[in-house]
Amino acid sequence: MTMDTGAPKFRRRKADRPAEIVQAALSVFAEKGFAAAKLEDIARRAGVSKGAIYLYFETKEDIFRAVVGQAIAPNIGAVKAMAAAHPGPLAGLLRGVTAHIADVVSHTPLGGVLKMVVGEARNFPEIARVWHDELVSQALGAMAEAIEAAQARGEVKAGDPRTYALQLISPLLVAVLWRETFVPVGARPFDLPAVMAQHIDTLLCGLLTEGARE
Amino acid sequence: MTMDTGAPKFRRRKADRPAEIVQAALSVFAEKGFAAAKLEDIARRAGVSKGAIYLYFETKEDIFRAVVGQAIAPNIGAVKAMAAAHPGPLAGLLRGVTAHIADVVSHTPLGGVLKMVVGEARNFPEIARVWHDELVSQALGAMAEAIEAAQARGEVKAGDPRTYALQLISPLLVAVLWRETFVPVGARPFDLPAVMAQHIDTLLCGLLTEGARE
DNA sequence: TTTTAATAACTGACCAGTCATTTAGTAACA
DNA sequence: TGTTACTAAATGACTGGTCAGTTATTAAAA
Repeated sequence: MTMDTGAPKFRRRKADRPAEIVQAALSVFAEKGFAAAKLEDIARRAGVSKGAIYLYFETKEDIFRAVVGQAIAPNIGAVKAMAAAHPGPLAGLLRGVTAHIADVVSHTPLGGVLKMVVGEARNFPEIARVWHDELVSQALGAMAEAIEAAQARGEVKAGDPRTYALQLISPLLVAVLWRETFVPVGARPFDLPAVMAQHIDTLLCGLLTEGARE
Repeated sequence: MTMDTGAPKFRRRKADRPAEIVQAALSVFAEKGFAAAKLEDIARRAGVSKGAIYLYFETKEDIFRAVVGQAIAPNIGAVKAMAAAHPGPLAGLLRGVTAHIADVVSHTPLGGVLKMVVGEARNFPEIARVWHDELVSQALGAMAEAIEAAQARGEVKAGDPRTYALQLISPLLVAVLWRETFVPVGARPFDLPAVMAQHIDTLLCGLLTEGARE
């Protein structure tokens, strides 16, 4: 009955390691970018030696792919599903979708991953392609379709629906990049829910007062 | 009179070198990111040996700072000046400012630089700070002030003017990042002028048809 | 005892930055 | 005009450090 006073030097937890490593890698990649991220740092944050990483991943690129891929999976189809669930007036759908995205982006590291995808797109074109084909383009397309349907119902003005979808989500994305880029150096942050509430009001009803309409 | 048949191996052009190197560096940095960019590549694109770079710059970071700094200077104050030049109704100012930014972003590498600033902000906080303090925050502030003035005139609805400014420029930024990130892997591009024309119409007059207003 | 998760020391490639050498330009002189 | 002497721009082989990936070894589990 030797009391185990100190933490054991090793602990064998094969099943949990990959997820732990991916999570640690995410934080380091998001902070430094792919090239400047050191495997030693990732290992340290995962509470593991560098060698152990190579029991679960082939290369550094492999880890990067796992990080970016993991951030896609749970979001695929979410916007499509919401569009299907809101057949009624557009306003409800817009509020639902933006609230959902704002929530995801606030409570998960999706913002950091987005920054990585943008920053490393030229070095990893296949990652940019997967993100576009499976996530971004799908979500944008689903929104555009919903808007087009609303146009067919006579609810929404004429105009390019894909552009309307872009207008809708842009402030959200920029606010996230703002948070990642400028807030750490002292910029005033934006409050995501407040921004989106005002944005949707503006989109639906316009910026001008009744009197100032031409 | 010996005819000079081949290109000379060296050419001495001290005055032009720094600008040439900065331009070459911009294209390499924008493509690869700071860490993955090789000085050999920058040198090759500048038509110079690696050693020559060190006649004009101290370190790789120095070149990076020059690249990012160079992209700020000509834009400082532009938005402020436009705001001062448009005392009239807001619509004119919005069109002017967005057209100007769209033009700059289309015909200069500012988009690539923006991507770099976002991607390397954590590694070079002082660069992010300079960009924020001297360019981004100034421009946003100038727009917010103009909008606030319009609110005081009763021209614009109540609401946070800084958020309104964010709403205004976001689609522009996202469209640029879209171009840099997803268009190279096959995404449908956005037409900047068209996007901004529709965006301003939507902001001013709303997305909904008269009948669909609540 | 056998198996395998995990380590830590190690290796080899790569690359920022240096420096001895080469070449172009220039001016003084014949 | 051609020759020589000098300055400075430019080169490219080299170096030292860093880091992705490997391996010999150790310790926990079965």
